[in-house]
Amino acid sequence: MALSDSFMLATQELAPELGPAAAALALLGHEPGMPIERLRRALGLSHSGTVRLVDRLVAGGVIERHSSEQDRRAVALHLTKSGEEKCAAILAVRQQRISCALKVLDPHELEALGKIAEKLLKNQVHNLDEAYCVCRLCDPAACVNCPVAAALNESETAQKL
Amino acid sequence: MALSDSFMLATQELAPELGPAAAALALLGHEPGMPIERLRRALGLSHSGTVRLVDRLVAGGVIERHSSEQDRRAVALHLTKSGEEKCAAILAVRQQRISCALKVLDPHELEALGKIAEKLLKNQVHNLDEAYCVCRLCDPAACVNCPVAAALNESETAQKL
DNA sequence: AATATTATATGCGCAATGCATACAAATCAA
DNA sequence: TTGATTTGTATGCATTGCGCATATAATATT
Repeated sequence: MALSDSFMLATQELAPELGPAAAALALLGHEPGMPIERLRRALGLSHSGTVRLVDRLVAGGVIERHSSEQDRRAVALHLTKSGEEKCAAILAVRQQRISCALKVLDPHELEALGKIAEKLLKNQVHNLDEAYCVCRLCDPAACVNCPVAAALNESETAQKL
Repeated sequence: MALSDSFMLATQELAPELGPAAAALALLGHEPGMPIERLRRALGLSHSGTVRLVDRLVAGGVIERHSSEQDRRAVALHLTKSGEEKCAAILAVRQQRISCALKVLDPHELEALGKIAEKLLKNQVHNLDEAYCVCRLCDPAACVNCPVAAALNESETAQKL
């Protein structure tokens, strides 16, 4: 138990968040056209905070505000070319840090950790907001058989949302 | 691998940091008399940022600046009565969240996770600063056979810090 | 004794957040 | 349809927390 505590902290240390910007880019790379409100819930910010974050990212030339097709008050956020490059770089660094940390594990341990992680995740995700929250910095290319998506499908079939 | 990514994120979500204040209290609870500079390195803040944090915590009545015995320029930070209560509450909430997240694991998996965590941690800690960094929110009472301390002892005997 | 390093403190500006408010579009009620 | 409620976005305002540069005192080094 105490060891797991420390492990969780260690994993936190491994992902040096420079604020929510990196997560926003990763999320938009994952799901282009996401509206501000969904981004807000995924990042856990206030509304104005999210709008200002989007302002900064637009000013920085990494994302664009498009008008949404389905909802004319909503904004459809998209990565620009430069934003996609940034996003790829963020995911690459992340991947590199993680594999560096995990390289001390032998294949058997890695397998065990994967199983355990899947179990923990499935138990943790109950709705769409929490799913996006967990997937904030996930690399959709690397995340085969995403357990979050699986957990969501289950709860969808079970209780219709 | 992809699952481990998600797992690390999930663990992050579990520990809702309200900024470095909680970690500061936990660290001071762990090692009373700690000077500002060590706190600074453990929290990864700038110096002024740490001083201001200490100011706020002092103003909030949870810690006190004492004068250090060994070094007359240094400050010895101590928790007040109220600070110790806060610290205990923080560690308790943390403990509760973690055990809640881990309760889906069977004893065998818990054991495996512990082993894996220990291995990862030992590999991650190379010096005293990193050790404090990892132990930021650890509960010293719960952390029996702290792998960080063990890793430090090893490197000390090996290369005399 | 003179210099360099270390620990702390503070003035200053900035960046990021939240609250309250406003407005437009969509949904719901009657 | 009309009117009321909810939802998505935007902005003015204040606050907060941070880092940089600088200053001072104590320790370490030479």
